[in-house]
Amino acid sequence: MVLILENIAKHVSLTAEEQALFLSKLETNTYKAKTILLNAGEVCKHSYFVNSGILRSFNINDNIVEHVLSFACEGWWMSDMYSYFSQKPGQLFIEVLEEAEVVSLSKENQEQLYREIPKLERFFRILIENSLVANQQRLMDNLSLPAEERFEKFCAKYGTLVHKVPQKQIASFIGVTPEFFSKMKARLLKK
Amino acid sequence: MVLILENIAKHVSLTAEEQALFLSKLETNTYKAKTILLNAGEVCKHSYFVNSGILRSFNINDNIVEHVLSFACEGWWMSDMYSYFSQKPGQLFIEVLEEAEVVSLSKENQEQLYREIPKLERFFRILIENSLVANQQRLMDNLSLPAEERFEKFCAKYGTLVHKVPQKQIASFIGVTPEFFSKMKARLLKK
DNA sequence: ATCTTTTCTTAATCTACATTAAGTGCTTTT
DNA sequence: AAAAGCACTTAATGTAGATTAAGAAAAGAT
Repeated sequence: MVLILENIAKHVSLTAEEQALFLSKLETNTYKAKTILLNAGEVCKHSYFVNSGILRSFNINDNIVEHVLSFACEGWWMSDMYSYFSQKPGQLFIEVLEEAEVVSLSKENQEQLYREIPKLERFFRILIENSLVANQQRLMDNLSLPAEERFEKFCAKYGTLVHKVPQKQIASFIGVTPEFFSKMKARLLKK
Repeated sequence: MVLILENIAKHVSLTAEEQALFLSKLETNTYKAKTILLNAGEVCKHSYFVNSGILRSFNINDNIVEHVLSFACEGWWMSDMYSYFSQKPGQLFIEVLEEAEVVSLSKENQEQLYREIPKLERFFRILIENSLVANQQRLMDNLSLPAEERFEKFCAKYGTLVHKVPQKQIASFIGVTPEFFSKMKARLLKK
C-alpha cells in the first residue's frame, strides 16, 4: 500500500490521519491474467491503481477488431474515464494481462474523499492534467509520425512492456496491423 | 463576462463575492484575425476562454507541415496544456482565426484562485476530465475510423466551424492532406 | 507428452491516402 | 485595377500500411 501513498506525496502532502482515511476507502485485490475487470456496456464503478502486474484497456469495433487504448503497469491508474466520470455505460474493456495486485477506488468513495480531504481534489486534478497532456501528445504523434517512430516513442515510454505483452497488442496500440508490425520489426532489426 | 460565470455555474456554485474575486483575476482583450497569442518555443503563461470568435492551436513539424490540434469557439477554453501546466516552453502555436474577444487567466492567478476558492479546483478538474474523455475518443477514432467518418464526427461536434475555418485546417485536424480532403468532399456531395 | 489454440512471420495483392504538379478562382495588398 | 498571394480543385503517380492466406513457432490445455 505504500506505493499509492508515495504517488500522492509527489503532488500533495497528507497528514497521518488523512493517509489512514484515504487508505480506509481502498480495496486491494489480486487478479489472475485474463481476468476481465470491466466489460463494454457496463458502468465503470472503480478506478484501478496497479501495485504490480499489467492491465490494458481496449474496445471492440463492430464486434470484430480490438483497439488497445492503454496499458497500465506498476504505479499507473486505469479506468474507462468516460464511464467512470459520467457513470454511464462505456465502450471499454479492462483486462488483466499479467497477474496483478490492484487497488480499487469506487466512484462514491472518491467523491466522499473529495469532500473530506479537499487536497485530494488537487492530487487527482494534477493526475488528470498529466494524462491529458500525454494523450494530446499521442494524438499529435498519430497525426504526424510514421508507424516506425510511433513505435520508438512507445519503447521509450513503455520500455518494460515491450517484451511482456503480446506484440499484436503493441501493434494495435500504435495503430497498425500485427502483420505490418511484424514486417516493420524485421526491418528495424536489420539496422 | 457573463458567459464564463454561466460556464462555472454548470459545475460549482460561487457566492457573489467569489464571483467578484474570480472576475478580478481575469483580463479581457479583443484580437484581430491572424494574431498569434502564443508561439512555439515560448512558455504558455495564460489560459484563454473564448467569448466570441475562433482560435486554433497547431504545431509545425520540421519547419514544414502544420498540424491542427484543436479549435476553440464561444464558450471553450484554449491553451498549450503541456506548457501551461509545466511552465516550460511548448511546441504549440495559438492563433486567432476570426476576430475574437478572449478572457485571459494567468497561471499565477489560477494558482491563487485555487488557494482562495477551493471550489474552483473542482471546476477545473471537471473541465479537464471532460477534455481528457473527448481526447481519448478522438484518439480511438483516429485509430479505427476512415477519414470520411472522422469528418462526419467533426461536423457533428464542430458544426458551426465547418464553413468558417479554411478547409485545409479541417483536413489537418482530422488527419488528411488538403488534396485528399477536397476529393473526399466532392465524393460526399455526390451522395 | 500430445493436442489445441493463439501468436508471430512471410509473401502476394490491394487500397486509402500522400505527393507532385498544374490550373482556377478568391482575397488582400499596393 | 493590377499584382500577388492564398485556398481550393483535379489528376497522375507513388507508397505506407491493410488484407488475405498459409505456414511456423510458441503457449496452454488435457
